[in-house]
Amino acid sequence: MMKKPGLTKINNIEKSLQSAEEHCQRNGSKLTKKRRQILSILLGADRAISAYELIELFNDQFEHKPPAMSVYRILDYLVSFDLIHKVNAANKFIACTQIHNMENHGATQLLFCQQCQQVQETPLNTTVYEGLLDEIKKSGNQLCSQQIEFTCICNACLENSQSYTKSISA
Amino acid sequence: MMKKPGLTKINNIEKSLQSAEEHCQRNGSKLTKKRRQILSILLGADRAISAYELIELFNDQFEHKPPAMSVYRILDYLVSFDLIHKVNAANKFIACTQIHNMENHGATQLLFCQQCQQVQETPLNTTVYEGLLDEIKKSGNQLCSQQIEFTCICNACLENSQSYTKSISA
DNA sequence: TTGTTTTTGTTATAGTATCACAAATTGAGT
DNA sequence: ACTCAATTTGTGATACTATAACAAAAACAA
Repeated sequence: MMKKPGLTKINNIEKSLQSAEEHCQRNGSKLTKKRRQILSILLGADRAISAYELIELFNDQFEHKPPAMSVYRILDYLVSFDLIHKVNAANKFIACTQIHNMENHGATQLLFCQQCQQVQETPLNTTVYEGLLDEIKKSGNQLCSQQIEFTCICNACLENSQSYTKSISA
Repeated sequence: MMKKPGLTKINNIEKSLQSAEEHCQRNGSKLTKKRRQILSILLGADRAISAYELIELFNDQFEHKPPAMSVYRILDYLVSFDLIHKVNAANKFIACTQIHNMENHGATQLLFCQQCQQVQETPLNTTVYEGLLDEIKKSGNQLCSQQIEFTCICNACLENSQSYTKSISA
């Protein structure tokens, strides 16, 4: 029999936080309470979240509004440890999906749906990635980020907009 | 004998504006005076420029400060016609380098140096691009933008920072 | 305990972007 | 040229994103 989805999710978040904690320790740093709280909100979100949305969600969950400055600092911290990613196309943030496996966290692609704001993070195909790296090197540059961002529209939104288009053209 | 570089540059900008104008016409639109002025500033810049920097540069060149709203509208317009690109990692804008050849303007890579803000726009290797498209499609998404942005550090900056590192570690 | 480092808070402010509505300009048809 | 409609630009207010500078608190080691 299946567990309740809600509880499963909470358990998964707990596990992720555990992994994150270990990742920080391995790198001579630590996941403080605040950092952990921020990360847990992002882990629970099903789409990209802005810093100020995060403040509101923090207030909902922990009954206290952290100052923007602190939130941005913590976001910077989490980004620098690759525990979260910034979606530049939207100035929003998502939790890393590879959080259980940070040691061999290779390059990933962030497929950002500009309509529903959902982000799909999947490992980047090795061949493609090497081809990219090669091209970038040839152009006299060195890649800094392990996350390549793509502005997309997801199939779900695509279908919705198509049916919408149909309905208005009818 | 070489022409003065400055004049050559101005001539190139004029040609680019001409091409842009034709591109707009072909697409049933037009490059108004304001749009042309904004585009010419971006064509003359050697790095990515923010909307508000653009206002200042506009004032320098045309002795009048356009309102932010107008600038953003015009930037949106130029982006939608692919005449300029937005560098999401920096919230800045650059003129398209393929402006003379918009009809077969394929996918390009924007190599953004996070240190000096310069952006190198080069055509994306076809094989790599198709590989990418394939992966994106497999993940159930459709790519929206023809510009793939990479946060990099250019060789020039890399050397500078290395010599700097050497000097402080000495 | 004391001093040091790291983290978080506070206040103010800088920088990026858009809304809603008004005015001006352009262009087609008469 | 005149009128209407569509497009473009202007205006003022305001929302959203992000950081600077300095203070307080917490963590930690000597």
